[in-house]
Amino acid sequence: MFDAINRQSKVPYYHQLYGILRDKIISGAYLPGQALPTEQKLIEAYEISRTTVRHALEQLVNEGLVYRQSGRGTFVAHPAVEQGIGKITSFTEDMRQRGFVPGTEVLNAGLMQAPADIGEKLGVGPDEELALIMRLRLADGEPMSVEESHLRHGFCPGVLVHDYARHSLTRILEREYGIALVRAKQVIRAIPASNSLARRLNIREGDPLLFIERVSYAHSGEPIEYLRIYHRGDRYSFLTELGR
Amino acid sequence: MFDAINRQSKVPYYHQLYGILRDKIISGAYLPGQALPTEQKLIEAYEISRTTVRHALEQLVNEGLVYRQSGRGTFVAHPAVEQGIGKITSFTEDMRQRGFVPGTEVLNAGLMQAPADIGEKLGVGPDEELALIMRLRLADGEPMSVEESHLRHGFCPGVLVHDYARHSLTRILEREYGIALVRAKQVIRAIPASNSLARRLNIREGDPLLFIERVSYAHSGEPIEYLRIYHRGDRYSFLTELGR
DNA sequence: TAGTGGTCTAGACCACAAA
DNA sequence: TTGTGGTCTAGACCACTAA
Repeated sequence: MFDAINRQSKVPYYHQLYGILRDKIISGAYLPGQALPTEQKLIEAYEISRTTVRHALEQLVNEGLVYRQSGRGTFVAHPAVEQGIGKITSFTEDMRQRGFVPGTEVLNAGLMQAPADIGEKLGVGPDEELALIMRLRLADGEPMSVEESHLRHGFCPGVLVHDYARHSLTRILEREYGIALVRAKQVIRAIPASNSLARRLNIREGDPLLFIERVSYAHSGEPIEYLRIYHRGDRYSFLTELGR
Repeated sequence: MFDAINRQSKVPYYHQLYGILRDKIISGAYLPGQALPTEQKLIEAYEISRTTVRHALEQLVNEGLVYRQSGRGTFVAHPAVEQGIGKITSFTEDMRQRGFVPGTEVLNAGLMQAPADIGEKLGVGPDEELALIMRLRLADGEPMSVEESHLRHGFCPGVLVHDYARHSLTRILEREYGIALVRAKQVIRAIPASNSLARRLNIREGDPLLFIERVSYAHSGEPIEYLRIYHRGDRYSFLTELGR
């Protein structure tokens, strides 16, 4: 049986149990609406304490895989919400998941002083130096979106030397500068394509664009990147989850 | 001092401590980047156990208000992400938060058999009966969006008798049927306005719309509502957060 | 080395749901 | 009445950080 806690592993017991239960739910061993074993049963079956069992179950609740009812039990949630929605995803990953072959062209790259409006969104003064990277994103060779990334250069001096047609900006920030963008806030709008965007995206002026403004934050909550994405409305859609 | 745990209250200790710390962070008593008291200090100050302290801190971490570093301490996150984004909000609340006076006209209401496409999104058979409610939403008296709500009638028989120009659908589902829509998944697109939508929204045909398709789920994960919202692109924007 | 958060245990009392 | 999950305690050992 792999179905036991590995006491030698460095993986915490609660996380092991979480994985075991999650796999059983995903594989269909526990069906939606069905009750999971009670805490007491799990304690006995896996020979771990109640606290540890509850820690594992709590993670499952947070992910929406199960729900608990006081006095009744723990039940498998109906497969409502897919995994991985609402997570920060790179364009490349995103396109692959949608079954497209991703491509990138760098349109522009350089340093600039933060304009007032962007400075405000990043919560920085107008004197701060920003690195601007403009990219055209392709899916199956056809234009999908234009991205304008504004990075606080003080956090990643020299970012511009890399080749962003080939390498992921997110990965470079992590590997070269130890900056993980773990949270982001974004505003989504529908706007008409300007003449210049229409030409770049191979659509007509006035066609609908899905326009996303995103501010991304490091672990500490410090804003690092201000991103503008102009997606072709006829090709792109955005998935989200809501809660509570 | 209100700054202590009320042992008489029915509110759990960990939730009381959570509230105390959250208020101090929001009020600025603890500043971004600053360390919170250590677990040991909190244990002594509030005379509660470490488990309870950790439970409170965990909630703060989940909300992104603080972050913890093993061996270093617990720190106030920079005020990156506002509260309340990504929560399910009624149109009325949403508009009030944006400073508009909300209004509603019912365009249509009736029962129907689920068409194949909607049945698929709700994960139900084509025979299932749906209640359709079409509403025009106004902000400051000017059209903002058209909403088409499809409810599984078996879960809320007789929903259509209520006056949805005056009352919130969400509230009626909760109060009359005990159904809370706690999760939702949505797809957001930018599309051109059709002739009929353009007339209803008082815009021109082809103008960009922010089109949202939302499936909402009850606590158990069962899908209850399929919603289509056509927002005027020039008036509406959608906020989201991303994580990890 | 001292202090921090991360994990884990054993045990207790409670409110709630179902039979 | 019995069993469930929700809360709380006291104590332990560990890995990591910083001085």
